[in-house]
Amino acid sequence: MRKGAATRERILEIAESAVLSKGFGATSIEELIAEAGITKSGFFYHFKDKNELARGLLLRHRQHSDELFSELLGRARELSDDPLQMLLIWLTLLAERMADLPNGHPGCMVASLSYQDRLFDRGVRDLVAELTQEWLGLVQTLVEEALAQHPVREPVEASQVARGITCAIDGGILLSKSLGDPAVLPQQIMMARRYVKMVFQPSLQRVTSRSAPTELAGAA
Amino acid sequence: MRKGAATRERILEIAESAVLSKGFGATSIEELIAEAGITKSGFFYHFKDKNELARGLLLRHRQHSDELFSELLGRARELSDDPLQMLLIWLTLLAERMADLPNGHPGCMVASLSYQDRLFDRGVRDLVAELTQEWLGLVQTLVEEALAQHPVREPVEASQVARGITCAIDGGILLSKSLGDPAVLPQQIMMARRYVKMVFQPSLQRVTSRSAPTELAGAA
DNA sequence: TGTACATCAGTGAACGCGCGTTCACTGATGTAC
DNA sequence: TGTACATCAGTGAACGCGCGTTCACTGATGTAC
Repeated sequence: MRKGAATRERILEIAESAVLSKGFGATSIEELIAEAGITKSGFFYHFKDKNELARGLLLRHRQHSDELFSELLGRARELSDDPLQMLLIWLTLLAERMADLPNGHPGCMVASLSYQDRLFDRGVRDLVAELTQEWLGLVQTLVEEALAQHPVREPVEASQVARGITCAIDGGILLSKSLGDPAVLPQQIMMARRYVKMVFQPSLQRVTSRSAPTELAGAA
Repeated sequence: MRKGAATRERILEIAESAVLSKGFGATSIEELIAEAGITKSGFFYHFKDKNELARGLLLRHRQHSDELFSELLGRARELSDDPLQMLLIWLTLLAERMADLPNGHPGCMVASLSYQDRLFDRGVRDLVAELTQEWLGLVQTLVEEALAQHPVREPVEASQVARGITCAIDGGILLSKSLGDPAVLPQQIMMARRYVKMVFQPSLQRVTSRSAPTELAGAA
């Protein structure tokens, strides 16, 4: 890595945590360079203006979330080759990873910038929509593969399920933040997992007779 | 209403839409008074500093969301006296209301300020947590009453279900914003409704024989 | 291996503007007697 | 009903500071021949 790239990365890292805790508009270039130990012109060498910083933050977010998605999916693939199990394991691994964050989840850059979109030019707003679509696409693929091989209790669209999972994650981050309780996010991811499980549980377990279901009772 | 109260309310209304689209830090007192048609000192007559504005925005949000909650719950109560049906109807009415907003949902003040909490003093941060708890409490009560009268397919905690519904709403607002598609929010509320329905659907419908379920097939 | 040039990764100083906040003041309305 | 006083709902001017951005410059490293 060139020296400049390292500095740029350091600026982005500092900016990320500042933006997620104060908002983009309240994050000044001045404070970033103070923490990074460079001058203001040094900042403008890397980003031609503040909009460019937002773009950088989003691209960095894309890279990191893609990496996390793939890493966890890789692990899930090792543990099962059934697509439904993969999806369920992926959700569990994600919940565990979120539970392991020392100070709780710092926040989602796309969510933060979504709530401040009047600050940005067209390019950044389009990028926000694009990253959201990309993420939904990744999750949707998992859901579609599960749907292709398993019956469902009533018809669902993969895109809706993918959005539901995403809402659970982003909503969970938000609730964790507003309650000041990092445990909420992993709990909500596990709730989404229960939802997915239910969607794929055709209602045939319980029979009206009282004989069979002893072994099922514990499986709840 | 005293004259001052009307001005104060106007400031809050202008501030609300500015904060939800640009963030609190990027919303200047200068722009608020320009739109409200008063001087800067006029603003400081109503709010001793910017933190006080945040507090005002949160209290206004509490009032409005309480009113919406109660209004829809009142309607739901007219339509059914079964607590589970009330919850389901309430969710449907909420989805319809959200679908009727002309420009989509403008955003949730608690969510917005949660993502900028380093900007505020202790009082505002505590208020954010308090409002969140209050909202969760309202929803949780509905869920508890349904749980008290209906069997569930597997044990759930009312607080978790309430959080799940809340995540669907706040996550739906977020997704609507980032995708620029107002339809996502009502869809996600209806997804939450399906989830609730499933939770309360003990798995006894389908029988192994092929005779009965003709009328159930259409009910999906 | 030496030299010329180009690019990289910044520095330092200056800019004008708008920011949140304070202060002393003021006209209109309300209240007590 | 008149008068004195208090409160309400602001105005106007000034403050110092920090903001994002520009510009001309510079030392270190890389590349061509």
